[in-house]
Amino acid sequence: MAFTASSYSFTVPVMREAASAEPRPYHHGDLRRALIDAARRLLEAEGPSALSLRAVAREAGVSPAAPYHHFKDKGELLHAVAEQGWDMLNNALTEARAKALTVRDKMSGLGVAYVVFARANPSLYHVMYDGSRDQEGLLDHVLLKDDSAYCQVRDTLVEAGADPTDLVNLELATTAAWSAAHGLAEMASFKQFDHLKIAVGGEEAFFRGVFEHMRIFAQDDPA
Amino acid sequence: MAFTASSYSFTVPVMREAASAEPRPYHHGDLRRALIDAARRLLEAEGPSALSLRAVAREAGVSPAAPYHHFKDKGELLHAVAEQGWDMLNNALTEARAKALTVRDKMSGLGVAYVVFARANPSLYHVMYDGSRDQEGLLDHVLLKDDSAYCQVRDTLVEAGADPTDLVNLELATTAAWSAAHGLAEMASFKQFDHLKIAVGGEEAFFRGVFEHMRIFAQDDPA
DNA sequence: ATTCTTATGTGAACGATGCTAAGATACGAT
DNA sequence: ATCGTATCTTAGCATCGTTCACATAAGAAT
Repeated sequence: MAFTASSYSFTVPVMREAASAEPRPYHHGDLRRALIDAARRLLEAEGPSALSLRAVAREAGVSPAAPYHHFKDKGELLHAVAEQGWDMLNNALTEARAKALTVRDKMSGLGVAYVVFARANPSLYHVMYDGSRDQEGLLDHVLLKDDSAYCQVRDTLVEAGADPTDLVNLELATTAAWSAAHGLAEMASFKQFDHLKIAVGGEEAFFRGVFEHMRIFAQDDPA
Repeated sequence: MAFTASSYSFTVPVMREAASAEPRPYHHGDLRRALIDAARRLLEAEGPSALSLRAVAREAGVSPAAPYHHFKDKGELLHAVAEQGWDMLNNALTEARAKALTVRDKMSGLGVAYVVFARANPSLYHVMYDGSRDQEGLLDHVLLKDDSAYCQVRDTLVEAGADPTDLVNLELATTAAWSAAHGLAEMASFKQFDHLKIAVGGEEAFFRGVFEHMRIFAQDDPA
């Protein structure tokens, strides 16, 4: 059963660990949350390869076996981290949709926001799509939520003129947009694109330029 | 300096390992090749997570330290495996291009071939894009070869009507197509798409349906 | 042919990892 | 105040990547 990611502690004694000298009480108070935070910190600082369960426990100032009282697995910890990542991504996409000026901007704005998020949080993004985990459950959850990345892309497509009654085509188009964004997000860091980025005037312009070659992202004609 | 991947042994005593009972001579003859083969075998049988250097050595019937006389690293072994994967992919794309009937088919045929390859060799594909390695060198090599995936996509775009003099747009379009194919390749295994695949009549139809929503893949009007 | 050099194998070992089991500690309900 | 239970620790296992010292064979030089 385990906790849901939204069962955040309400009013627990907040204690930022990160190697504080003050002696921690035997019982932590909110180790689960502290472990996720420590993992995020490590991920940002050292990258995904440094994200060992023992290192996370160390960072949280706790013994190597302690995490197992809060997560069945290392995978379950990563799962929780990934869930936070998806929440952040969903928020970023929501913001981007709100900011779109013209109808034509909506889709490409969404796409750019997606890739920008991935580039800003590369390690987190990596964990979100990490295939070594189960993923089934996570993606189910991610796809079903109302503000999920998938749903936002789909809804934006409709706003941009796609036929909402043609469900099959709508899902195909959503998948197309998602695929393109994910693919670009994974390849955007290749240094082979550096000269292109410069040629078009920056990274975001590069993303936009790529998306312009796809009908879904430059939807003048709803089809 | 190490060997280049193309320095394949010419006429070395061929011995397929795979746990043959016959006593191997102290010196193997072509361990490098045997290790890569063993890795491929393990990858196919057990998946990427089972691909430990020790397991590969075990599969090749050799001590855990032996590989280090042929590869600096575990990463260098994976690199060699990935290189084979890229060669296979490039060949698959070459075939697909040859098989295209109409000009319109060329790009979507290439895209479908790409994703079909990834789906047919999921573990290998995973190693090819594995971000835990250096990648820089590999991708450089992959992008520069004449029949590389990237070049084939670019050339096919030109065949399909893209303007070969507008280099920036050509590279952007190539990146777009590659992103879309890679993105779809990574997500094609999500079981959330199962119903869609059925609805459109199979997996390849699903891929084609997705690509149809991108201008580059359905290039009637060269732009 | 014998010797020397070098390439290629083995075995043992180190530190790190994921994970489990058994015991210590403290919280909370009774 | 006591007891059950949740939480944390210590110790330990198997595996992993990697290195080191040493063994063995293949080839070149004598």
